[in-house]
Amino acid sequence: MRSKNIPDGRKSPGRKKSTFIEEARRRQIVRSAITTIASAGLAQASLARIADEVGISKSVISYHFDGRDELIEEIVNALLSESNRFIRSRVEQRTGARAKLRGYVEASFAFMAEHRENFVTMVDIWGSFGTTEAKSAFNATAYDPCRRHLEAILRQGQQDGEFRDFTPRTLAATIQGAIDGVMLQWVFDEEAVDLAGCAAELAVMFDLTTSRPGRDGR
Amino acid sequence: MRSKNIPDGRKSPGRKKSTFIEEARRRQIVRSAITTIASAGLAQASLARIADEVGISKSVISYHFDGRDELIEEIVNALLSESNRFIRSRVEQRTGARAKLRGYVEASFAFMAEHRENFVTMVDIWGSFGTTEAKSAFNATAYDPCRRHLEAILRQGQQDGEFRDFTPRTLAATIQGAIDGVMLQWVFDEEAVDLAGCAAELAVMFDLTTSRPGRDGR
Amino acid sequence: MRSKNIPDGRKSPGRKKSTFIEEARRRQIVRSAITTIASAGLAQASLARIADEVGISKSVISYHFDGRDELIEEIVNALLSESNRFIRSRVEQRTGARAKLRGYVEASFAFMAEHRENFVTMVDIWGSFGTTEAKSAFNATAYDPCRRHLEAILRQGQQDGEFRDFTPRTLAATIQGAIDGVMLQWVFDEEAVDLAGCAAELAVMFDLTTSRPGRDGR
Amino acid sequence: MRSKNIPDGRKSPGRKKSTFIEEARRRQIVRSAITTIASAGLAQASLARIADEVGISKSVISYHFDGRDELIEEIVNALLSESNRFIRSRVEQRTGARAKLRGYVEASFAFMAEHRENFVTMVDIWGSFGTTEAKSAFNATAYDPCRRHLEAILRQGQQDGEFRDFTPRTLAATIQGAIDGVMLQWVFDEEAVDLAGCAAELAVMFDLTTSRPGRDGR
DNA sequence: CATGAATGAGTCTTCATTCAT
DNA sequence: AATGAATGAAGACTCATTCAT
Repeated sequence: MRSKNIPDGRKSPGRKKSTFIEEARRRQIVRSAITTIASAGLAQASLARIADEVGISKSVISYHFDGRDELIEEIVNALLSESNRFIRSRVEQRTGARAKLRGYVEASFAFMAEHRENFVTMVDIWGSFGTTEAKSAFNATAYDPCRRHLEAILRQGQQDGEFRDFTPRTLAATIQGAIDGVMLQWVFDEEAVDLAGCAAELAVMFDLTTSRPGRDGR
Repeated sequence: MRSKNIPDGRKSPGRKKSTFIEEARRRQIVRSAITTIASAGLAQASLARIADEVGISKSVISYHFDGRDELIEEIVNALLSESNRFIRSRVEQRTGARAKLRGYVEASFAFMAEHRENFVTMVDIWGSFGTTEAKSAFNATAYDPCRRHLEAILRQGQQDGEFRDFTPRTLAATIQGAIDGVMLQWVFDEEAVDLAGCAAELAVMFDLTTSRPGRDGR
Repeated sequence: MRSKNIPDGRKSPGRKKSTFIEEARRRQIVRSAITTIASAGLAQASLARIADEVGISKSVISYHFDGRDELIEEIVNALLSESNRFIRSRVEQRTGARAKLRGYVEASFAFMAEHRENFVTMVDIWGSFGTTEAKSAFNATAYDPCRRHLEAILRQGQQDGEFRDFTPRTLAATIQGAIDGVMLQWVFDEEAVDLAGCAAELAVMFDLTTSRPGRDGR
Repeated sequence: MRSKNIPDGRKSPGRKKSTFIEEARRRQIVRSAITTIASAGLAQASLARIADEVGISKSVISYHFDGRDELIEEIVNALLSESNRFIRSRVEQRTGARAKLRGYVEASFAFMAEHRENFVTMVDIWGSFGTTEAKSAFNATAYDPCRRHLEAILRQGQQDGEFRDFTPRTLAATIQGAIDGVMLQWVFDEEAVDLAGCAAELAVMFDLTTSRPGRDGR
């Protein structure tokens, strides 16, 4: 009857067999849910509504995901990994810390422009982590990898003598913050923010702020 | 949750009698709700829970507010105006665009540090604007005033010859974005972000990027 | 979102204010639920069905009870206390252990005959305690008081020299078991069991088995 | 849960082909289900959970049984026949009504002690018969055979002059009730009931109550 | 002004069952 | 003979809101 026992320790890692069709469905649902959340808001994105958009029955979602929470977790993963993969691949193509940094910024904005939906959804999910624990867990999963990546670039720039002296960790947070902050405004109103213009301003800013003083050559 | 988000202009022009006690109750509820949302998350902040924290009955909220949505609207207003008022007063004390810009940044971070709860709540509410209309309405209310303020400072700096040439509107968005982006990370995890350090980095960045090239004098 | 947190330690003891009307409603719901369970079975007694029988909305039950489980708990309490109160009052009217024991048996069967519904419901709820812990908790609440009562009577009989030597605790369990076992069959099929006849047989049995051997005087 | 409890006589007369492997699977499932129900409770024993324990897919159960109800019916049959077969075989080894009666009691308790799981499950299923019809059908299947058996023993004892005068049918119900009632308490809490002690008390009781008055020889 | 009580819409979830493979 | 996938019905529960007092 009631009783939410059921010990059952199995979690996300290899939650079952992971058939091909299983994974396909999961991806389909995740993708569709992102669209639903982007257009209606997380709060309105009930399982019923999401299922409706996919054109399946509500219970199919429950069948493939352990619950609404796992679905959202999966959405976050998809969103982050998609974006990270893109950025990393772009950065790797550049040589030298300065070029890599510029690549990072450019890739970030390029990806944004092409995947608005992703970010609208992301911002909505951002707020939904109620407890302090959930928030900091999300921070560890979502933000830290980005900051680490940036930090590495910055550190390399210092070692190569390209960059001035600063705390890599702090500047990384600052740079990532600047990118996200612009993105945020753009999520709220696409028209009100000149995305490309902001990107350009940021590129300049980061270039200037990493340059060694005195030496004019950036 | 609900959110039929009726933009609905009714607000300041006295929605009713606006007795003194009436206003006091409203403020009390708003303040308490901010705390509740900050600690439990918007989704968990049901009227029941908020009422509980205030120590009143659920219906009191319904009595004083037109509904949950209006309460949240009021919270947003309170949050924004409190912050804006503080920042504006600090900026006004400075003379010269460069000093004002620096004042803006410093005030922003000073206010953050003293009112963490406000920002945790703000970030949570951010995501809750489901429709595009609600989002852009929020943008117009929340972001535009800040950007306009910054824009004015930047424009003044250009007129005074202190700042280089740039599009004030775009740089304003960029600066505000950078501030908010850092704030966001700090909301997710207080420990993981060196707020003061980031603030300092931003101050440098904005200083450099507004400076006229060639002339080293900032 | 989800998150079944809500610390909230308040339990049954004085779960709120316990207004008069509150208590009345609770009793009304409990009574009605007993009828529903008796006629349809616990598994079929959904909140909807129970609410229907009371003629109220489903949510009224949720309003007055912390959940279906608490309702059932309350039903069990009501069932047990009603029966215990009746039996105790009857037993107290008798003098001497032998008379009291007979009184206990007679009262048990008298109450059964007049409250069939109660016992049909009870038997249904009996099985619903899934875990071993739940079962033994129920045992401690439901059975132990009865056994203790019987035990006291038996012990008194031994002290007074009326009863032979035996282990009071064990005989108490045996006697209570015999009563319940007959009740059980009667619950399954009213027609198939001669309740009064069984009661009489049990009375004789208990009388004989408590008598001191040799001495024919019972 | 479900339980449209269709009395439906289809059963032994080969519901299908009744291959050997077919029957083996059925027995395997029944046995496993008993364990599951005993440990988790009938309500928690969903087909999924039972299938899990067997290590097969849910649909296998649906394939071999006409539905959950038939599975449970089969469990009841298995439980009853196992117990009855054991008791009958023990009783048959004794000669004389008095010895047979004692054998019946002893066998009942011996079987209990060795098959606790069976009885835990049985008690759980007991309550699940919602309607009056289902209850009385169960009574006819489960209890009547036992009572008839006891009744025959008692009647023989009277014919042989071993037993006093009483209504065999009624005393049979009483005796069976006493056994089951003790069992019930023991199901609720193994520790709280001295099974052997109760068995001994019952043996004495039945012996005394069947004895012819006046003549002390039992 | 305030509140306890009630409500109905809506949410997630569970489950037995069916079906194509 | 078995199964993974899908489904729809039903369940408990939550919540903002209304209303009489």
